Amino acid sequence: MTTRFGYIDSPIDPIMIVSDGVAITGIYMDAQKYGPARDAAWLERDDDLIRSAQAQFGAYFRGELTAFDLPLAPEGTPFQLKVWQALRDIPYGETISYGELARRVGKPTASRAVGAANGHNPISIVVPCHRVIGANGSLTGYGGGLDRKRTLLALEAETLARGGMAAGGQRTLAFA
Amino acid sequence: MTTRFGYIDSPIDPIMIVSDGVAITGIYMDAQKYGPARDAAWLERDDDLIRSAQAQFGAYFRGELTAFDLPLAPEGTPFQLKVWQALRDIPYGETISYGELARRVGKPTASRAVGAANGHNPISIVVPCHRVIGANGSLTGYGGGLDRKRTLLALEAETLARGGMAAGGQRTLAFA
DNA sequence: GTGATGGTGGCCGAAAACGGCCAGACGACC
DNA sequence: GGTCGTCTGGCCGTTTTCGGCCACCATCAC
Repeated sequence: MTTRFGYIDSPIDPIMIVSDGVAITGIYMDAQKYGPARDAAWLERDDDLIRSAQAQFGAYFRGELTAFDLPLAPEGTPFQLKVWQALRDIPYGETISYGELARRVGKPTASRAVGAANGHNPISIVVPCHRVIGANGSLTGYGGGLDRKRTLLALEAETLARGGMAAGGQRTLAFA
Repeated sequence: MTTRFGYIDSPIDPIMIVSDGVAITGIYMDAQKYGPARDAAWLERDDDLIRSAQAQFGAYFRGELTAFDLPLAPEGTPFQLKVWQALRDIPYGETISYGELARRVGKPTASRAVGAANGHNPISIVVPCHRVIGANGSLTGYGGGLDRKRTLLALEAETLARGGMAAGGQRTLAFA
């Protein structure tokens, strides 16, 4: 089972998609912290999965898609996997705090550890680590840089607004 | 249950004995690495246990005692406790290597970890961490200083020799 | 040859350092 | 009185660092 990868054009610079043929194992932005440990054996080649991801990302950035449908297979510690799973339950356009996320994984006092796990999320955007912010409303950090975090949140907020607030969740933040 | 302590006169400078009233929890030599974390609540006062230890140590240093009989209650991680237990099975006057000790606790490749645990032994002499030496015969280290390690081993060797080799174990080292 | 020496890489548990945090306390300031 | 900042202490999983080692190989002197 060889590893393959391709790129996505996007408003926030090219994004790399990595697939093991069965599921997406990584999605990395340019110059991302904790980026991929690229192996010489990886092939830059298309793949049904990669093509599907490219199409969905196109729609996402046009504001026409609010929920990805892709098989994912991130690798991490049990704790990290639990955190990343919890991330996937945050609805499009909503934000929660690190502390709230900690509560959702059953470790109410582990907000810092949750922050670290969040930062190591290997599947950007699809696993929406950008929807987690500080308890006081500040963005606090993002592997791909705060600018991109702000951009993504603005895109989601605007899409919701344009679509008539279809999702109806409270929006907890005004993006400056 | 208050903690008490007293001192032993010895050829290797005063030694501190700590008791919790039920068992010995520590025996420390002067200026020992990882020495006791002394608490202000400790009382410098006699104790049946402490008096008994003092008497046994007197006999030990005179070469009249080869096996201590004292209740012990060291505190440590599960791994450390296992190592310290294994130490107590090394007969008077014999020496083994760190690697051999590692094998005896069921972790044949953990010789370094065993060395560390050995070094943190809180009950000097009674738990005979001084009987563990390098695989090549060098003494390698001792919390109380190599000189004292050498002294203790020499004492035990000489006692055995004087007593007609009663214990009969092979002596693996000549002390320079 | 043979033995002594020295560097290297790998071993393993414990302790320390390191974050994409957060609640509470305190001043400074309108 | 609010209400921002900043600071402090405590939180917790992961990563890194650190030894009381040891087998292996290379080198060097005899």
